[in-house]
Amino acid sequence: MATMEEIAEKAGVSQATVSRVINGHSGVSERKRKLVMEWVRKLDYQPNRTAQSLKNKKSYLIGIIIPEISNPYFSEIIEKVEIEAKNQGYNVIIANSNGNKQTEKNVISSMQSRQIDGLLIAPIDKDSSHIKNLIKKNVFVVMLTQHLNGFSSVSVSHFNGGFKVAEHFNDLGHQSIAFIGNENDPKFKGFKKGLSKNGLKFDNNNLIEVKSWGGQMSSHEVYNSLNNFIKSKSRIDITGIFAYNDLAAFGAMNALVDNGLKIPNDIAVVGFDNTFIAQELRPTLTSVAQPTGEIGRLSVEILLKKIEGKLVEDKEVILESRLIVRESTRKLE
Amino acid sequence: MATMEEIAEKAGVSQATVSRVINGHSGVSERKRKLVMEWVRKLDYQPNRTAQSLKNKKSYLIGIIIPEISNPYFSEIIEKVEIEAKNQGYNVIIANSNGNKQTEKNVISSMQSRQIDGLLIAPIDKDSSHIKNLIKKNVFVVMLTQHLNGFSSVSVSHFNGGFKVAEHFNDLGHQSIAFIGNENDPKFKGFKKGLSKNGLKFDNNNLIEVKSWGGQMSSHEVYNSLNNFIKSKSRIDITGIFAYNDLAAFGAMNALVDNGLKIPNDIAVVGFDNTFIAQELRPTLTSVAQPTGEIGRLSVEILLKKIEGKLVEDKEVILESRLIVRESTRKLE
DNA sequence: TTGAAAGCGCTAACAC
DNA sequence: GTGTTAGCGCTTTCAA
Repeated sequence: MATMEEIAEKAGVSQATVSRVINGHSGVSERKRKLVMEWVRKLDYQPNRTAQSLKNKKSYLIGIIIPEISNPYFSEIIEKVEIEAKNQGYNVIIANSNGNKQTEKNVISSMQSRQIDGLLIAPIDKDSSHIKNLIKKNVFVVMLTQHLNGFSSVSVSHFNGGFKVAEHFNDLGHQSIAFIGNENDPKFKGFKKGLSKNGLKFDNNNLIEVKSWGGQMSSHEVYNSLNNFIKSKSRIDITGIFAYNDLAAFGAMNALVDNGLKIPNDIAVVGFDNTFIAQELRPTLTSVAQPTGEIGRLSVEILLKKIEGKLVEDKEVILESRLIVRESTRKLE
Repeated sequence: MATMEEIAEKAGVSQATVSRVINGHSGVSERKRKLVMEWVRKLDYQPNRTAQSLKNKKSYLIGIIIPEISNPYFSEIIEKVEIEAKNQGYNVIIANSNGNKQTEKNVISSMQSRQIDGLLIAPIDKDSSHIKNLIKKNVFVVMLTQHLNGFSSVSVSHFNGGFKVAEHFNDLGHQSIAFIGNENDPKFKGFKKGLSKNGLKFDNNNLIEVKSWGGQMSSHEVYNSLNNFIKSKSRIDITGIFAYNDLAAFGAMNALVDNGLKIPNDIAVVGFDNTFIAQELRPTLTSVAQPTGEIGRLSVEILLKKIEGKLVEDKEVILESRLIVRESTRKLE
């Protein structure tokens, strides 16, 4: 790759003049400017960003660290992050933490070594010491999906999402609804809150726990759990099911159908995340949408503002989820 | 961030000595080595990779450019690429080309400016001039999903995949099978070849074309196309359907069910890509699996070998797909 | 075993 | 307007 020095030599000017032309500084004669540009074209000159970074102490590079790139939820966010960053003249370095804290710690180090200007991270455990240390180190960070004091963050309230599901069920006249998922999931808490607001109480017998966390492979597990749940009952007394994500809802729907139950007539089903699966299922699935595009776009926007000194204080953005009503829920007759 | 200069000052040695210690070079007294290491720890020294890159003309950075990060097929590859690269001490810069040639050209430039050591690219159009130019520029490239002379590549033979589907249908006694997808798709060509090997000829009336290419949103389109196809027939004379990907198969299955056709009893269905959807559908979907993990791992392996001079010639790797047989296909009675 | 110094490609302050 | 120069943080050669 050509350097400014080479251009300078060819054009018979100093390297500083080449720099001035490249960077569009004023105070260069039209003649020399033309001459330099000509050689820039001829030699297909590309500025060396590494040298620029070193000199300017600014890399125009941001890092993003998430547990699992292949998770559709994250890959959608990454996609938007990259697009937004590119628009603002930044490149993005990506890394999987693989749900492993040591790996997470290592990639953080690695990115710092690369002189990234800022970091987007969906931490495995926001209380890890290597996460908290970032505050002291004065690294610009926007946290995804979680919040911790001392950081900016962009997240979606799962609690509110769960709350909305409860309201929806209530609007439709449902009173006895099962939850499939983890007891500590905020969306479950929001769901219970929503029920109680309407004078209902969640029956703990209707909590169908699944062990593994969110991964794509849990649909079968959900199938089995719900299957057992149904078989254990002499009589089905629930009229609705709220599943912790779309895939779980998918598994649940299969279990229901296999047990001769019609959706939504016998049992209504609601999912979470509103992945593309939701609109492809039969019946189509009512689900809570998380605005992944917004998460990606906003997190970059905030990060760049911090980097560029346009934002000093930390910002905690909590985006609203939206309930997308489809065929899998209907008014109770 | 601390620099070698600072460490040197604290430890009372020269900066060159610090460098020697950091890089584990011999010829430093044990006393100074200890002293330096102590300050390295105290100041939490991290080498500045930007400065190293500039000096060494080696960035330990590779780029990956694909059309759409959020496409599960690509995000799986990216995940494996990042993991493999990380294991070998490389970081990865990612970019969406968004199916836009100009964007692709820009991000290639941008990555070259960053002094990446090598590039992984799933090109929009391998015949674009900016792609071909990479050969002249002596950039190390491994092409994904396609091959072009002058480059190394890792891909999966869709032709063979289609061929296998034909064989499978043949084994099950099917003779009249529809294809949903694009006429020029290699998997369709392989499919026809497989049929003809068994003395069958594909009936062009059974080609159900869909315009848009592969995106996640095409399932409805497929639904409509197949629906029209079925409605236009007085009598269904096909016994099987081969869809260009799992999502298309999904749409097809919905259309079949809505038209009162049973899968696989009335019509068998085969998909492509073996995404997680395949095993979640009811009935579970027979599909052609592409080894995304292998693609990611191998492409990095080849790229790094080229970068490190361990491989001189270009390498074209064509991985085999595998037919995963599930419930959506059965022997014709 | 150690330090001084050159230089990677660039920006910018300073001189003329 | 233009060139010279210092210096970003590092590696490596050369001398001592």
